[in-house]
Amino acid sequence: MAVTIKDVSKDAVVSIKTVSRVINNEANVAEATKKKVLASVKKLGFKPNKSAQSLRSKKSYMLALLYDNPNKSYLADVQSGIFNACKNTGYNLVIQECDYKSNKLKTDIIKFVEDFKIDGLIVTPPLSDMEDFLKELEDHQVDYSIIAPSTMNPESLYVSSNDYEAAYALTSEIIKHGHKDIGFIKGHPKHSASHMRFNGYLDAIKNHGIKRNDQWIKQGNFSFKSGFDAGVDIFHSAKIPTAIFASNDSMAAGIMKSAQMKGMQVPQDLSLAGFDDSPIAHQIWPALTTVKQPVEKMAAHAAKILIARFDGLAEKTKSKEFKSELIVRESLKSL
Amino acid sequence: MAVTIKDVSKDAVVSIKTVSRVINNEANVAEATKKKVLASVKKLGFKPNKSAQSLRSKKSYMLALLYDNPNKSYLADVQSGIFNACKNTGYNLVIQECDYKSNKLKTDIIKFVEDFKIDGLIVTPPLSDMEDFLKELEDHQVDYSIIAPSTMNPESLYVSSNDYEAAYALTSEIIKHGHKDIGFIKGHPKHSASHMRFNGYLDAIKNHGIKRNDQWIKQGNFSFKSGFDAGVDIFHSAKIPTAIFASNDSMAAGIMKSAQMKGMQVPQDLSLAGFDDSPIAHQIWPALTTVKQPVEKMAAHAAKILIARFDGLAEKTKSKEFKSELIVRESLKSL
DNA sequence: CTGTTAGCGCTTTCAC
DNA sequence: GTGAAAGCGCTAACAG
Repeated sequence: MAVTIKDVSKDAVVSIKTVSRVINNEANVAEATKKKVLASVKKLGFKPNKSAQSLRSKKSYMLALLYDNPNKSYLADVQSGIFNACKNTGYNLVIQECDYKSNKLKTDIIKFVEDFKIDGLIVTPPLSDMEDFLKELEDHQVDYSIIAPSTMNPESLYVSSNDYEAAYALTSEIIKHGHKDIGFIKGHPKHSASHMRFNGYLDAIKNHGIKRNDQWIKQGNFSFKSGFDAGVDIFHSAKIPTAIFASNDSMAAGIMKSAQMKGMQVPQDLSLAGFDDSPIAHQIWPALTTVKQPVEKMAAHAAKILIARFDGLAEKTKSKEFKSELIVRESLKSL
Repeated sequence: MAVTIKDVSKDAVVSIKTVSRVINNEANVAEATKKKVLASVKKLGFKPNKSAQSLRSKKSYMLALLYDNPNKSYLADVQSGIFNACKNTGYNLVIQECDYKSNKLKTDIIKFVEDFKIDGLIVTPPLSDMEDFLKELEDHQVDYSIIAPSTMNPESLYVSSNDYEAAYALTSEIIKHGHKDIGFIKGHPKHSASHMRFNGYLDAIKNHGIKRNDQWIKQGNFSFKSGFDAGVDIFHSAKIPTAIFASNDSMAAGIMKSAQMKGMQVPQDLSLAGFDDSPIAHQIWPALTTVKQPVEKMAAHAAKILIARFDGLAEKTKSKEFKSELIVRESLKSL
């Protein structure tokens, strides 16, 4: 049947243990021996048996993605990124849906990790913003890497994006188009990204000498509906802004819908900007001006730094901030 | 450390083999013994070690989802369904992205299954429509269950939906609203669903005495862009239909965009219907009349029939057809 | 119906 | 640098 470590050891005329050393990249193997073994491995097409490795070493070679995020396209991108990073590393991805509001969250996840002997977790917002949850992971010695952390602890493994700068840049762009009356829809309050984006907006208008108008600043939660509701709300104001910046594309689409239902035209009567460059951003008309994050790359990197740590290569792959890209489309018009 | 089968056998005062029998639901264990063992299992909080089970039994307790589908929301729903079905079964889900056009597809998947000792595959369109691929799986004795098969082989494991009937019903609904000039955008030619939906449309108009007009029937591929292009194309015709039925929501959204860019209003100037009830269907304005399939439930069932087969309960959980639901929204207007 | 014995394929321990 | 032996936790094969 399948070729085992024994076959390799026979073929290479070394002990089983030596083969084991080679395939695990351990030190103390003569270069010549290593070459010989590697040749046999290749020749016989040897693949270490995962179950046997797991059984002995108490590792599972499985990473788990933890998420509680309604945005399907974000999830798909994250997954895809991790998936690519895992390729040819021997690690595999398991998906774990969570409920960040559950009071059993912490124990559930610890149980999950222990039951399946998950080697490491990749944590996405809003779970990544829950200090006590992360603390619990540390207390149980669970390795994890964070996508979009609220605080960038140099000790921890994370990938972040420059949400503040991007929001600042996008707001400046809107201002450059001649807008002074710019509304803002905040994202889910539990996501740190929401605050970074809001602060970027606030600082940008301030630095351009524009006073904030709280009538045009609404709380959303990243959902289409919350954007729609915020739009309805804003359009009831005595004075309506000439542009609205929503913290994500779904909410921007919601605003667009509420505007169109009111008989307003985008961008003639209202300019609009979103964030994320989700599929919806260009599947509506007019297409949304937005900010694109390299979500797939970020997720891939989050997996890579975890794997690097497991393989003792932590020095080579480190936490990192990724840059976003401004995408100007038809929903933004000069006044 | 962790409690093992030995601890249970001691606690219950039986042999370890008996414990093994109980946890694997094997026959030939006296009811009383079983109870005793189960009590110990519970008391000690025993969880069989997956790696050891795998090593011995050559099973991995992993199902893999095979997909090559650009629709992220569909993917997320499928995943979520399988995920729920796996809960508390001891099985886990691994995701595997494929390229249905690759000529290495067959060997790649076989290799993947063998390397990871995947117990069973859940196959989605368009992979599920590739006869030779499925044949290859059978030749290699790989168990699989199909979501949306092209042919419903009573021997195979599958979940299907009544696409034909749903398309027929939706077309009839459009006709009921007074439309006679109804365009149709076909889906990806490799997906059997495309043909079922098209046939439903064709039979419905025919049975209502409407002649098909091939100027209004365009080939799409389920993407937003293909819908947009088809729209542009149709709106060049000398006579424009009063309604268009697109084989999915993304394409319907594409048509809406092309209509709006032409200055047409939906539904005043053009009624529109889609299929799938993707998020986009109600994130555009006007919201799309469409057909909702219970994708999550279907995916869950696909996983369940696989697991049932593994656990020797094939009789209890069988292949099944699910019913879709017509959702009438603002994009459809009476003439 | 139940138990004993072997051993899955690998890593760990400890010897050389 | 390298190897021999032990054994991870479980199930298969065979007795009884």
